[in-house]
Amino acid sequence: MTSETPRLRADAQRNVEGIRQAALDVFRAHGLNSPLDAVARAAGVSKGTIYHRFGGRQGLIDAVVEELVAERITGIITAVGAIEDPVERFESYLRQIWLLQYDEPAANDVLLRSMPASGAVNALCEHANENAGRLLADAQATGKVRADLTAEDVCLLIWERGIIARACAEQPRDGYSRRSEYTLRGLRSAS
Amino acid sequence: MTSETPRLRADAQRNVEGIRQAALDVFRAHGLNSPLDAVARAAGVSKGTIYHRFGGRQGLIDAVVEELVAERITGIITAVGAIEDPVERFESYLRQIWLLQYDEPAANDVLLRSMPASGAVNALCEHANENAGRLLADAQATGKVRADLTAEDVCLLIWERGIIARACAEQPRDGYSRRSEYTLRGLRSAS
DNA sequence: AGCGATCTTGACGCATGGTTCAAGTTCCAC
DNA sequence: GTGGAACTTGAACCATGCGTCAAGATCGCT
Repeated sequence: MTSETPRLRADAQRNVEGIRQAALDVFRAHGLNSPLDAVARAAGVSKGTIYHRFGGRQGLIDAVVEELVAERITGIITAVGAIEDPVERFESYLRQIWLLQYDEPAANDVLLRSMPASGAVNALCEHANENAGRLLADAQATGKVRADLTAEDVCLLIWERGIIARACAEQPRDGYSRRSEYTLRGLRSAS
Repeated sequence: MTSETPRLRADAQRNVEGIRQAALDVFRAHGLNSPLDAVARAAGVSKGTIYHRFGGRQGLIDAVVEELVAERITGIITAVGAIEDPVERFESYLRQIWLLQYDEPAANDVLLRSMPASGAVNALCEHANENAGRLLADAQATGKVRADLTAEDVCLLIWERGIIARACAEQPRDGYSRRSEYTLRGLRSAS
């Protein structure tokens, strides 16, 4: 496990970096399914180079997903952790995840697992899901959130909102979150 | 306005009928965006014939949408009209429309207006939407349904569920309706 | 039966986007 | 500086699906 890297030539090194940056930009704007042509153009190289260096979309995603998305998700998890009221914490988490899905197509793609799954992507999802499970349990313990809601339901509700967010491109943001709020209300206990 | 039909040759007549039937089958199974090739193959003719006879997807849809979908939607409207309780009536309407969207891709496509809109399709949608508006108003009059819900919200909730239904192909039906139920709950007044 | 009008065919051109690879270019160690 | 390994290119191939049209097949009137 020592020096495993055969060391890239200087120009190749430069290209790898350029492609990574371009991928960050393009994926950020249009999601992880953007044409690789677009990434190549943005990086000033040709498609073939991406295949050489990253082995295709899959490898390229692996190379940027962390920097692209991880922070956004862990940021939400952290921020929400500071909220005292468990119900508020749970609902705030969903609200923020749902908005993230609207605002960042790439994060959405990750949460939807809509591309050939990679280790990095899966790890992120697992992490988010575990967290959601905990938040749910705490919220349910107060009796204010429906007891029949399962952790799987929560995942699928996130999945559903992601699907909608993806189709929402021309739909206004506040309509989207207005309707998210209705769904959220539906998760409360019938009092 | 007398005899407007220049009368088709017998073989053409036969083909028109065959294509209509094939379109009904294929659209029923895979939605209104099925490749026209598939319809042609099912009808035992070539693509070109569809273009000749119907002018393309648009015309073909116009020719079958009524038989394909109208009855399903008006059926729901009628069935639901017999329910006394306005809240029950409203909720039952949404439930049934949402299930229709899951069960029939073609009906879903119509409700989503996801293809080049035609007169027939639009008329159907308008009709459904007007009905939904009335049901909503009645339900709200009881005070049991959120007063801040608008007719437009209802349309968009139908749109959202349609988008989900479309992506749901491999998702189980009862999970879909389970989550529909959550959304429905969210439309009740906070009591 | 024959002829012209009607009808159908299927190959073509378009566009999108993934994936590959022979040929050409650039780097760098010597 | 130069030779050869490392690197890049871009055109070629794939597949999907729409829409068109010249050429050939069929119908049905006379």
